[in-house]
Amino acid sequence: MNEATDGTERSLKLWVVLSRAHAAIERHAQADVARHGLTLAEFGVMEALFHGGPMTQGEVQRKTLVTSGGITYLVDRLAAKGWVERRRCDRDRRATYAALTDDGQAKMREIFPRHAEAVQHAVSGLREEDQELAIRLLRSLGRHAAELNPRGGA
Amino acid sequence: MNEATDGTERSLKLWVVLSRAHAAIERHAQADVARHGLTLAEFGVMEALFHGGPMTQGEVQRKTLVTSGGITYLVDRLAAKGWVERRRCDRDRRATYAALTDDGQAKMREIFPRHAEAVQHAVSGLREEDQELAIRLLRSLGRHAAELNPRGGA
DNA sequence: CGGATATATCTCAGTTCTGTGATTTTGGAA
DNA sequence: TTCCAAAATCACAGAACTGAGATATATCCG
Repeated sequence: MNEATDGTERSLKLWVVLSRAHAAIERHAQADVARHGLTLAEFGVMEALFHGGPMTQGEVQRKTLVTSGGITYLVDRLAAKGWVERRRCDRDRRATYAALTDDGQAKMREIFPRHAEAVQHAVSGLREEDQELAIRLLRSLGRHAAELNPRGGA
Repeated sequence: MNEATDGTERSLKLWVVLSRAHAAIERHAQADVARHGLTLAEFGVMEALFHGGPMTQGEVQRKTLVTSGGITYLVDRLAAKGWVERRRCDRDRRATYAALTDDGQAKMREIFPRHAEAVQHAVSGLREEDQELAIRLLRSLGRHAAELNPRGGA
């Protein structure tokens, strides 16, 4: 077993444990938002607008990593539920703002704290310091992979 | 900003960077298997059979974290491509084995090394020691989250 | 101005699964 | 044996997007 093989195996192992950790935590997050009739992608849009205020759909797309067709679909669905609305953008008439309605704001104020608790519970397998460490490592890992990726940015 | 809030924010941050790192690396892995006309889920089934030998579809399901309906779909597709076949299971006649065909074996021997390289490249943002560290942290994180999860195991 | 190119969104067919429920078989209890 | 819960798979409907192309603006360059 030479060094290159070891490096390959370590890389594959890292990819596997990353996938499994992601899947396990995603199930918790998903189960939480499902109680309110939301998918994780829908919640992601709501959360972006909740914390970032009204923004163009393109900006929502960059924050949520969904395709343009997906944003149209998600905003349509959330608009049908009365939680998000489109507003025209006078500055650039190609663009459309998405914004939370009053109902959407109220809904997020209601469900966000519980969602945060669910996530906190899901990641409680690591102590505080290890969480900080994991954040630094994952940030590095993600940034580097995104830069290597033509679609990912940079 | 009290301690509980800090803990919540750290948890959410961890979930965000985990999601982004996962998505960024997944794109690399996906781009690689797509060159051979495979989805990541299909590749996951092939890989399980490549490294684990013939096994029941239920065992494949446990390894790949796909639903039972998904396994049927994936094995159907791979069988249509001639890379996987179903075999009857005499020990338990409710079950069906899935196994790589000779073509499937050859295909995996051809594409697996390159796939491993692609993953290695994607995770090269971390040095060896940090990869080892990340593996330990993510294993802990994933295991704990899976145990908390009614669907996840334990 | 006119044309070329880039950007923001939408449309829509198609892909990839998920989730529920039916079917078949097993193994144990009555 | 006969019944019954549990287990493995399959069938089917449909959810949740993706990706390519269409449309409407915007911007830049002669």
